[in-house]
Amino acid sequence: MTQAKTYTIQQIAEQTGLTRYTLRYYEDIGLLDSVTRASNGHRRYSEADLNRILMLMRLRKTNMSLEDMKHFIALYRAGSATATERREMLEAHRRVVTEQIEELREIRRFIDYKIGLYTEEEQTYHEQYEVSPVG
Amino acid sequence: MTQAKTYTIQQIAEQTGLTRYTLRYYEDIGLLDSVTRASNGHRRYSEADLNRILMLMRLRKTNMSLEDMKHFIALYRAGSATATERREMLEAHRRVVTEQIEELREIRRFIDYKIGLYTEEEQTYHEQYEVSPVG
DNA sequence: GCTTGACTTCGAGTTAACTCGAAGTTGTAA
DNA sequence: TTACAACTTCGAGTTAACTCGAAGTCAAGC
Repeated sequence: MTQAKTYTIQQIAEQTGLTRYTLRYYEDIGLLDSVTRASNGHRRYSEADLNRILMLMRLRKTNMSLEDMKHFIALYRAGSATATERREMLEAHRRVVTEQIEELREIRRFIDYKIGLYTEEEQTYHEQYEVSPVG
Repeated sequence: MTQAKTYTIQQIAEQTGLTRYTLRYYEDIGLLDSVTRASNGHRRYSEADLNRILMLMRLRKTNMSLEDMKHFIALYRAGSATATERREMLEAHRRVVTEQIEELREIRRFIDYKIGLYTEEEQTYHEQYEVSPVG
């Protein structure tokens, strides 16, 4: 049986951009299933651990709280979760992400409108009469 | 001279979804120029105040910190800021928003990939051999 | 004139998410 | 065999962003 590749906490930190403090913290609060240890007690992350961390980072970027991430993961891995349930979770989260994209697009449209005020011919007009400095 | 419409803190809270605590907090830390008061000391928000708050909420949704929002607003209203500088600020922030949209899209693509694993014919295969429960 | 409700200020408390350091262990290199 | 770097645990500290409550004011209704 060939040995699967493993990574030290330092290597994972470098690859993910998370600090070693954060990596230990995530494990402490139960976001990672216990990482295996070398004989000296040092953590040895597996490829699966790394993938899990990358997934956590993705969820984080969609503004999911650590608490919700715990639920997500717990449900996801639960024996109880059928393929259908898992797919439904993914689809639900997809909708959340899509909503966020839509919100950001709307904000971008607003920014474009504001930029428009500064690039039109009648720039001086807008500058002079715009009531709110930022509204 | 006709009186401009004003709003109580309660009305602003209702319209924006922020709590009255948050509204006072934002004013305290200098995100709003001092809101005018009625003779009894109660806040009376102007249309411009409301617009400013709506803008703050938009910036917040793009993950800008309150500290950065202060800088943004300070620069934005500073007499020193020319029309050009303001437009550049808006354009810079537009790029930030666009990056975030791109990130979210990438995450959505990943979710789609994961969903794909559950909807393909060989679903069983994937379920059985997928190493990480969430990766 | 008294109650009620919506406000006011100010300081303190809370929550989420890290972030850090002290004290100890271990493996390698000089 | 000694120095050093990279870890370990555990508890405490920090930061951002609220969130709250106590004590007081004020206008309107009964």
